[in-house]
Amino acid sequence: MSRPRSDAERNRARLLDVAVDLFAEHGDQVQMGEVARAAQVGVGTLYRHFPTRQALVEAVAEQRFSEILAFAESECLPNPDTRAALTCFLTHVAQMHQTGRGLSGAIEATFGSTAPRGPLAIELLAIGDTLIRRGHADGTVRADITVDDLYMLVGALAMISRGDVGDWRRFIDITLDGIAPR
Amino acid sequence: MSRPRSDAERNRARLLDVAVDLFAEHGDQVQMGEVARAAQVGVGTLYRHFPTRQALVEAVAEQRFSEILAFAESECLPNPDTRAALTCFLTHVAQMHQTGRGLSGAIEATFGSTAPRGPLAIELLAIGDTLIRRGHADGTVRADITVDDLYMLVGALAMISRGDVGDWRRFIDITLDGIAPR
DNA sequence: AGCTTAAACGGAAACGGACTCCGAATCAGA
DNA sequence: TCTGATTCGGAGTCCGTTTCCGTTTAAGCT
Repeated sequence: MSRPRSDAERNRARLLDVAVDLFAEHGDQVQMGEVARAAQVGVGTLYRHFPTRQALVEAVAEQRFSEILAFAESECLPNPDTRAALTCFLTHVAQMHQTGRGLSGAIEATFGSTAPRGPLAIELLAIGDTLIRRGHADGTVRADITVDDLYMLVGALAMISRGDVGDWRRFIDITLDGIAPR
Repeated sequence: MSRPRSDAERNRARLLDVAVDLFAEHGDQVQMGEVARAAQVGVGTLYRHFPTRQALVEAVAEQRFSEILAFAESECLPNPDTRAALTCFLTHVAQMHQTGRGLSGAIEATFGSTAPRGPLAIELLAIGDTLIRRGHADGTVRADITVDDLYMLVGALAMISRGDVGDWRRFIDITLDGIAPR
């Protein structure tokens, strides 16, 4: 268990960087070769760091989760109006999907799998939990609604905003009405 | 523009039949070769009838849409309680996705594309429209909700019930609350 | 600094699956 | 029954992912 070689670490970082950009721009139909070329690296190197296409996609998703997390913490949570905070959060998720389709496949992979959730996902859950609890307290959210419900809605929102299946702003409004007390 | 040869017609039907079953059982990762083999036909024949994988998937989806349609007309519409009718409809869609994952890719393809909607899809829209209107009339559905909203929810439901992203029954309840008047 | 070697690199080739092509087989009208 | 247009079949092409292995390089040791 020794430290990885420094060039390896740099290459990994550059690959991820480039992949995030490419996925954001061209959706997740980007080819492995392109990523390698853009990072000025052989395919072999790419595969050393991300043993499979899926792995790369997931790493990109992880990256973007962390962006969502940061945004939610700094921009949404502080808002004292819980409904507004939830809207802020969900809107950000949707926008992040509309630009940069690359995430969506991974969302599916992450939400759809029973795989052990990464630390980032756990933090995300924590934020959701905070929002839901606040909602319980101030009457924005019905008592029987849980974080799991929220993340089910997030998953749905992700799909919708990816595929132009209607207007996701309406989806947000409708579902927030749906979890509000009657 | 002459009638297709009878053997061609038979082959086409058998291919579609087999494809429906295979997709239902193994999800949409079934290979073209498998479908051809299962139908006792060469790949060439398969490609004659369905010029692309996507075309086959869509044809399968069309098939299943028609099942949904039939069920909705005979089992859901007659229910005088509009909310129950909507629940019936949405539940059926979800169940159809849970078993037989094959549909979901196609749902995405159909809902996500701006392609001209087939006649079946139009009929489905009509049913949705009927339900929404009834809801407007009897106070189950808020006045500003449209069929488009309903089908956005159907799309979302499809994704959710495919991927085990939470409990779709709750999703149905939440969204029906969301489109109800305050 | 030079030596050593485990680790990382690169990219040619293997692999896998969708799709094409065209000679062989088959249907249906005269 | 003959004929030729239509359909069939499946070997082959294409293209993207993944593997393999000889070459290169960072970094610890002397």
